[in-house]
Amino acid sequence: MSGPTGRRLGRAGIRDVAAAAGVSITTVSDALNGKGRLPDATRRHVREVADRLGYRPSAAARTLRTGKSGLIGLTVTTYGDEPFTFTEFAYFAEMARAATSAALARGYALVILPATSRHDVWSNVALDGTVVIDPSDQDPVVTELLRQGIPVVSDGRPAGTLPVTAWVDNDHEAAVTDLLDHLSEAGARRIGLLTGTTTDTYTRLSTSAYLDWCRRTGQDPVYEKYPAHDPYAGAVAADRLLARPDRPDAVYGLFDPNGTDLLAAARRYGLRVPDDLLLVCCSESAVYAATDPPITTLSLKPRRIGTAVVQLLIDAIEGLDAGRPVEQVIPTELMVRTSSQRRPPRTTISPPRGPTGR
Amino acid sequence: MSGPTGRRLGRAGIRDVAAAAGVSITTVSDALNGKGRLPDATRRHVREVADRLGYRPSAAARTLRTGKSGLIGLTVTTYGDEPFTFTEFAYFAEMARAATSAALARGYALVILPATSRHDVWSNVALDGTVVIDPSDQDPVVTELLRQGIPVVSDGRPAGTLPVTAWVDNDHEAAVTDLLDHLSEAGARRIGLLTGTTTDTYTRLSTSAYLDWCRRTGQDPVYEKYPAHDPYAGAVAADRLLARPDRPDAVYGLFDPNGTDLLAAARRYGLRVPDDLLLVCCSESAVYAATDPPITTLSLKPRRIGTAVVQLLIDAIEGLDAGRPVEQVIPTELMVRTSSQRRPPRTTISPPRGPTGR
DNA sequence: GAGACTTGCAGAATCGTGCCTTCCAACCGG
DNA sequence: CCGGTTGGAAGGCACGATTCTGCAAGTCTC
Repeated sequence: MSGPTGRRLGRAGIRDVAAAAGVSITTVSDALNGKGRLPDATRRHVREVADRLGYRPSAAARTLRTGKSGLIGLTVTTYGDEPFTFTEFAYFAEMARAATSAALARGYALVILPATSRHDVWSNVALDGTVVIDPSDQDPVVTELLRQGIPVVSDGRPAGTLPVTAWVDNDHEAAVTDLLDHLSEAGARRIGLLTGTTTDTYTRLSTSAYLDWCRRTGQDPVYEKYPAHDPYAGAVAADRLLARPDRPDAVYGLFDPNGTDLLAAARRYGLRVPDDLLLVCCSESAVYAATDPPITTLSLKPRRIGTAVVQLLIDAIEGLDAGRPVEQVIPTELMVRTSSQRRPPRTTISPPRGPTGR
Repeated sequence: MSGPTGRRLGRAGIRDVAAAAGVSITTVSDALNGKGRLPDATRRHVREVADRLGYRPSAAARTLRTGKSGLIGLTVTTYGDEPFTFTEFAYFAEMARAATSAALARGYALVILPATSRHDVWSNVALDGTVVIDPSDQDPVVTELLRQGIPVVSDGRPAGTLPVTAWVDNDHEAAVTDLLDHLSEAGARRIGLLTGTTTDTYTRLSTSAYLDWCRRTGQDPVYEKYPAHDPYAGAVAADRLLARPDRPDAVYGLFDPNGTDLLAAARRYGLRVPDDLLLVCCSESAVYAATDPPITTLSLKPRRIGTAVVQLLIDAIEGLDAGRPVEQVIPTELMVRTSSQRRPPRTTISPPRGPTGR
């Protein structure tokens, strides 16, 4: 006998629900999706039966039919075999967290994908759109996605003429300039820079902003480069910078671990912070509020970036982006702490404050 | 004229490839998937035509047909609206990184999903399996997934009788016991604990191991609890612990930021580390190698856990897990640094009066 | 009370692949 | 000459949902 569909072993399908509810497949679909014109009684009945059978619609079938998967790719830059770099941990974690939240709030889920052009995985997942972190010039993955008509929003302004759908970034030049002005006002005469050897936009723009500032203010640049993905190289570079004959009296470190590395190096050379050396680094880590002394940090606001990137992307996916600007600049925040204030207000020992600091 | 398929606007389908190559759909499918019996000449020809048209098979259609999506869910615990907790940043980031790598290496991609039972997103994505971080007892999401026949592997041994497919965890009792022994050998007389208010397995097992150790060694437990997701509460709790009349001469902090918080608190009270206070915390962060003094940390080896979890899950998905053990214990590593090594011949100053001998 | 309109629902096409079945031609030994 | 085997490729169904079209019955209007 060929029963309605008796061979189903595992999950219940829409046919089973229709049969159990005594209605047609169309009615079930409409009732569950709130689409057709059905009396509430039928809707409730169908929903109840579906619940009773534990029915879950097949995501694959729905995606095939509607062309929308509800999935957003999150591309992470890769060093060697490992996805996303060591030095961007806190930044990436916060950015990804915000992006995940924002996506989920709008009914999308995030898929982590490698920046490599290994087609295997990319073509195995149906994406409605993709977030690309710091795409390289002429990025083959981005080009291919755009060719397929898939929106791409990048974190970090795209290098070259990469025609991304939209991008979000900080104003790195302004951030670095403000920061150097801040150090200068605090009494710095010679500001050094700890920078990276990579050619990504962040490193490039920050470094050139530093060089511009030096040229404008007539200071000789004093900087050390190192491969940012190597934590040991960072400590060595910090040491090198403070060992120079033209030792700077203030240092800005572009990467997260630079703060502790510089602090340790300063200690080795007997330099007191902030009396002998002013310190600022770019970091999202909360540890710099509790170091001795607390270190001034530049925050790139990864939460806001992650949120903005996803909003822009979903707007583009859903066609809501008409007339909206395709570029968005997120302000940075300089969290001034003791390490960059030459005249410390001689802080009285205060107990830790509560969340509201009331 | 009704051409083969002239209405296709966007991407090329398998039909277009078949038409362009002058073969049937079956042949294209077989050629690209290496399935049928075809001469190499035909294979190459079809592949070349497919490349020329920029053909990418529809992931949705393939998933619908084969029942395999190549997607693995990564469930993150949620506090409030934000996915994954503040305090587990470095742990989660490293674990997710390793899991992503391991999955990609075997041709799978990772989807980040919330632990909430909001069915919307969960049912919108076709998963071959799921990794659950620290599932709660009777977790409805896990139960539902297992009911649907989807393998679930958990990071952290499941509470209660949750019938997960497999799990990976550290031996938290052994880790804490070893760590306390280490502190005791370094001269600690009264070891305090900074723990959390949450009921997850990690917190629970670690705390009970501490209490057991205290009972076994005859020490009075000295501990402070705080909501682990609140960074300010952590600083306050650290302060509270060192302000107690029965102040400990060694502290173990269960969460990542405890190290810097305790160090800052010790400084406020004029306690030198390690001379007056021995310090250990559980962290994956590299900053503890550069603090003053460097702090001994317990590493849970999140990279190994992430890798193991994914391997187990994919083995289960692909049916390779017959006879394999369904539980795997990853060893921890105590990275001994200055903060837990008492200077050798220094006479220790006896701590403030407390109930001695009992 | 007859057309016009609305309500409630069913039939069936369709999305793009994978794969099972069928079919043809060529080849081969006896 | 003929049945059997094998290489090569096409036909067509199924995966499980969405949705367009359409039909019957009820309601309204004048």
